[in-house]
Amino acid sequence: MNDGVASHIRALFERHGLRCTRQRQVLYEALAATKLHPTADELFQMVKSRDEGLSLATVYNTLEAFSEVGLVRRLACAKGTGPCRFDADTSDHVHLSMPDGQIRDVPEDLSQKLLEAIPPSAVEDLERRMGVRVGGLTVQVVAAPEAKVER
Amino acid sequence: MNDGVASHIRALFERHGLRCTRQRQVLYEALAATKLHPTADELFQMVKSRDEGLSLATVYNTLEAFSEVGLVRRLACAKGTGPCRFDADTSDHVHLSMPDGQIRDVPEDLSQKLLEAIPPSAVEDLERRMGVRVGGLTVQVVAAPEAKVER
DNA sequence: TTTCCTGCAAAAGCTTTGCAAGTAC
DNA sequence: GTACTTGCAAAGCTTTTGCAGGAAA
Repeated sequence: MNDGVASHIRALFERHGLRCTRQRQVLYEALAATKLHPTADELFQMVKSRDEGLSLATVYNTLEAFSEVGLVRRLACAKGTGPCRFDADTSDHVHLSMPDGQIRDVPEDLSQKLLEAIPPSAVEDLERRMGVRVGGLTVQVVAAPEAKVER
Repeated sequence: MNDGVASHIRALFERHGLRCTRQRQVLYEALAATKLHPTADELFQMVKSRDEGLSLATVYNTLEAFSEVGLVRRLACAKGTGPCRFDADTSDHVHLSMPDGQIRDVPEDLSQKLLEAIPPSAVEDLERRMGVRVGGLTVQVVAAPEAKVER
């Protein structure tokens, strides 16, 4: 029983070597549909009305499985402490971290402007000199905690 | 009793409105002396031989106090989960996150090359359009988890 | 002397894990 | 049928907190 399903999700999972379970579908759909970069628990709250009996542990396990195959991205919150957040948009884009721990997407054009500015030569230098392969580059803008009055 | 102390630390604390206690001195010195970006617990292990009776809770409280006044920086590890790390170097510089959770500094010249590439106009745009004041911009390079063989 | 800091222990918050039952393939 | 997933509960790890005693200013 798993047939009335948006078949692109099934295909997506298959392509990543993931079995297609009801819980995974619901969770992936919910995560892909929101721009809120929810925490595991927030996502759990969002879907538990739609899937009685779903367990928070499954949410964690599922998000871990998704992250492992690159289907979603784990976002560290800038504060360093607190729960981590998840994003089904795995394309390169810049995040804005709010003082309260929320994360927002920076608009596409600005995001691109920031990412394109990174000189590839510097990244190559870095790989050579530090003896690593660069898997990704994260640019995170941190909003100032002060009230947003003009100073 | 707090007089045989490197007076620059005392002055540093005073300038930031922090009382100068033995524990804070020891912790700040240890953090400033290492390039390892330790977690709270690692720092605790590093100093507890030098300060019997020091409590891990105090390490946390102290690092929190330091962070609040900008004396140290909290680093989120790129994995999203796991303990956070601390850095007494608050100047703008780029970090390299290793797959095992460690964090290394990117050499000064490369770091600068990356940071200088960020167009200030994009940041200003972002402030205007998202209605926030940008408190900081974090560039984090994530090393690929694969073995560092040449491909 | 007033206020803040420390240590301890306990609690809280986030995430992972063991296991038996269930499901996908 | 086999291997993987789920739900539950329990454990694990990281961080915070309450409080009484102690130290800094």
